[in-house]
Amino acid sequence: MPLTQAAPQSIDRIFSILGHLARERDGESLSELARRADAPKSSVVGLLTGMVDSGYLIRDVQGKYRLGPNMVALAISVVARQGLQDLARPVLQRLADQTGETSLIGTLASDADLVMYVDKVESANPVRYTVPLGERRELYASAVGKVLLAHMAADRCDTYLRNEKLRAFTPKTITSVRTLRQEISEIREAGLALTVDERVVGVSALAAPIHGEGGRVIAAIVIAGPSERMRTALKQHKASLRAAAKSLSLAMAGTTTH
Amino acid sequence: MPLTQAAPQSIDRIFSILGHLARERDGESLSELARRADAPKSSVVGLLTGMVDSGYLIRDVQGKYRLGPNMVALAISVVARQGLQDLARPVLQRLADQTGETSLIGTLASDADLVMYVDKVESANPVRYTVPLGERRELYASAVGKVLLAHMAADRCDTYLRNEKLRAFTPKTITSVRTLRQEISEIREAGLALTVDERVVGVSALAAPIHGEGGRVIAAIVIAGPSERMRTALKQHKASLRAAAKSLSLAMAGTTTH
DNA sequence: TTCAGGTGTTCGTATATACGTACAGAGGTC
DNA sequence: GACCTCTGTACGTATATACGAACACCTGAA
Repeated sequence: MPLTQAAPQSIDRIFSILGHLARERDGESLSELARRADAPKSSVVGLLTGMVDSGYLIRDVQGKYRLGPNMVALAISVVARQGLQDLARPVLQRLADQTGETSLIGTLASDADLVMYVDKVESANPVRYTVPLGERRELYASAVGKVLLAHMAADRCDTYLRNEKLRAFTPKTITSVRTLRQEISEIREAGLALTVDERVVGVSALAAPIHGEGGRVIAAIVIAGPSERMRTALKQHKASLRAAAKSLSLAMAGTTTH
Repeated sequence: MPLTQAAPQSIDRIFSILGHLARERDGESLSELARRADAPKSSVVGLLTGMVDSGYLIRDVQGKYRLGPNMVALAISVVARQGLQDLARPVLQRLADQTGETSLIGTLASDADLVMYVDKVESANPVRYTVPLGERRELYASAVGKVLLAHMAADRCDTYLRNEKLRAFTPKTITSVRTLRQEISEIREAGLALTVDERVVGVSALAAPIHGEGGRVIAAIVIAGPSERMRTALKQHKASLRAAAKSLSLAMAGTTTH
C-alpha cells in the first residue's frame, strides 16, 4: 500500500464546529469553538471566517458564531433525502444510549395485519431484550401494534378486533375485545402505549407513533427491556421516547416526494 | 484593514460536494464531484477520503460517494434547532410552486391585535398578489387574521370583537359582529379560512393554522391570488395548504427544548 | 481604580496540503 | 483484439495554509 498523505485536518475541524453549533441553542465564541475543535484560535478563525463568508455560519452582534442559512438549507435537503430507516438510526442510537434499553422501529406489514420490526439498536446491558429484524408479530399483544391500531382508520381497526383471535401468550395478555378496545382508545388519547409481560413474561415495552406526510402514522418507535428495570425508570423513558418520536416525525414530515 | 489570508478553499469545496450529494438520489463519482467543485481530482480525493473516514460520506461498492450517517445525524440536529421562519422557507417555496400563487406566513403582532406578515414566496405568475413583509393588517378582514382569531383564547377573541371597529375596505368586508363571530366559529371547525375580495377587491386568500408546542396556534400559512384564479383551483389549493400546514406544525412540534 | 484572566486579531514563518503529471486499469466501440 | 476515452491512484514539488507569539482590548473581581 503506497504511503499517501493524511486527509486535511480542516475536515474534522469544520464538522466539529458544525456539530457543536447544532447542539447549542446559543452561539459560541471563537475561543470556545477552538477548544472544542482542539485547534489553535488563529487556525479556527480562518475556518470560521470562510464559513461565514459562504453563509454556512453567521456571526452575531456579540461576536458569537451560529449556524447560517446555507447550513440550514443544506440540512433540510439532506433530511428530505432520507427514508425512515436512515433517519431513524441516529435517533435509535441516542434513545438506546439515554435509556439503556433496546430501541426499535416497527411498522405495519404490507400484506397482513402484523407488526414488523425493521430496525433496532440493542441495549448495551448484558441483560437485554432483543427481537430479530424482519420478525412479524401480532398487533394486539405488542406496544407497537397497539400504537398502530390506535392510529389506523377506525373501520380497519374494528375489522381487526372483530376477526382477530386474541390468544394468550402469557397470563397478562389481554384477550377481551372490550378491554383491548378501551385500551386502544386510551392510547389514542395519551399517545404512548405500554405493555407489561403481555407478549413475553418479564418484558415491558413502551411505544410512540411516528407521523409521516399528512400526519398519518407510518411506524412506531419503541423501547423494550426487563419489566422491573423498565418500571423503575418509566417516567424518564416516556420523556425520552416522546422526544425521539417527535424528532423522527419532524424528519419524516420534511421528506415529501417532490 | 490589515491584509489577512483568504479562507482555505477546502471550505467551499466541502460544502459544494455535500450540497451536490444532498440533491442527487444516486451517488456520484470522484471525477463528477471534482468537476462540480471545479477542483483537481487529486485535491478532491483527499477531501472525499477524509469525509469517508469521518463518516460524513460513504463510498459504495461501485465507488460512488454518498452522504454518510454522520452527515444525516448532523442534518437532523440542525433541522431540530430551527425556528418557524427557517423551517417555513422551503415549505413556502414548494407551496408557491404547487399552487402558482403567492404563499405567506402571518403571525399575531406582539404589541397589537394585528396580523404581521413575516415571510413570503411570491408567485411566478406575472399577475400575482403580494404584500410587503412586516406589514401589519387588521385581523377581521384577512384569512390569516380569521385563523388567528379562531384559535386564540375565547375571551381574548370576544374582547377583540367587542372593541374593534369593523370598517369596510371593500363592499365584501364583513362589518357585522354577529356574522363575523359565526364565521370564526366555522373556521375553528373547518380548520381553513377563506376570504374573497374582503380586504382588497379581486383578491382571495386561503389560510391554515400552524401549531406549535402543546398544539397552540403560533402562525398561519396562507396562499393568496386573484379571486378568479383562486376560485377555479380552490379544492386543490385546500389540499396543498393543509399538507403544508401539517408539515410545518410537525416541524414546529419537533423543535422542543430537550 | 487596579489587576488578572480571557478574548479576538495580526503576521511572519514553518509545514501541511494542493496539484500537475503520469500511469494502470476499466469499459465501450469498431 | 485493438483502440479510445475516462476513471482513480500515486507522488514529487509548489504553494496555500496552519500556527505560535505577541498584543490591544474587555470584563469581572478585589
